[in-house]
Amino acid sequence: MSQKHQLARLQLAIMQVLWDHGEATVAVVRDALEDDRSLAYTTVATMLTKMERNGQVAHRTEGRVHIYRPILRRESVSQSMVTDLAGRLFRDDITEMVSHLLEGCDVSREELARLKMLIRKKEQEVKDAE
Amino acid sequence: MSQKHQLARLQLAIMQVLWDHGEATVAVVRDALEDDRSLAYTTVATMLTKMERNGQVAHRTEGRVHIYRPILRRESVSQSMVTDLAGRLFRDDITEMVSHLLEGCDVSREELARLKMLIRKKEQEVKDAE
DNA sequence: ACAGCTCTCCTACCTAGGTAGTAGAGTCCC
DNA sequence: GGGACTCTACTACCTAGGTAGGAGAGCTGT
Repeated sequence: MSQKHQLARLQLAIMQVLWDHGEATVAVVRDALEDDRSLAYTTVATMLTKMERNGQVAHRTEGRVHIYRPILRRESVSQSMVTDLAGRLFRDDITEMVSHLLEGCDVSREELARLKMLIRKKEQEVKDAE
Repeated sequence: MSQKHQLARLQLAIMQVLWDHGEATVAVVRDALEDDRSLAYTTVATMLTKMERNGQVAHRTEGRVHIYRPILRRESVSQSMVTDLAGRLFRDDITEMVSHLLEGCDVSREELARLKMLIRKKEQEVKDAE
């Protein structure tokens, strides 16, 4: 099982930047975060240091600059955060979860079409598996 | 919009008990929690006090016992926690989210059937709305 | 009446996340 | 060479969640 990759808000936001960029300096991360939040340079730096201690990111040094890269994979984090929430909130009742998801955001026809496709694929997989 | 009902782990666990029971004393909550976690009586009591301060629960006093009830509605908490995560993790790409969900837990044929039904219903709603 | 149990109240404490200032080293440009 | 910048390192601080102990009030059974 996965189940240990729970990231806090800022941590996740930072990881998203790193995943998108592959690797990034503090400045780049800070800039990428710069929409809603406006954090001090040192705030981002501190957080990255803490995240390195947590084994979530790592860095190499180029000149006197630290270049950070993600250690956790996007897939496994997404995976474990989603299933964790599903478990805690809906006791793993997936339909419930999806239902709330569809209710919350307003979905387009295309979105629904893609979802249908996804489910069909999954059905095929289940059928094949036995 | 909802978007302010983010509950921490223990808080959510406690809310689940209250939602299930309608209302409950500290002892009842503690017992209901008693599967994995084994918390001290006072731990649960303290948490409930804090949650009352947060406006998540309220209590009435019967004799010398506090009987707590949920203030937040299950629906809105589910709603906002799911959509919040969807936003932060998948930038509101619902298909992505569902995909990870299906990947993480293993789903049954029935589950998939229910999901299909759900989506069909949603499609109808979208169609009707215009 | 008193031991024992159950409750609330108050207090304390630890941890992680989040936020940021200050110091000091290195770089760059004129 | 000196001011302006940019970076890391170190330190500090606040908050919320989580965890629990001790005090003291109120029942309860013998």
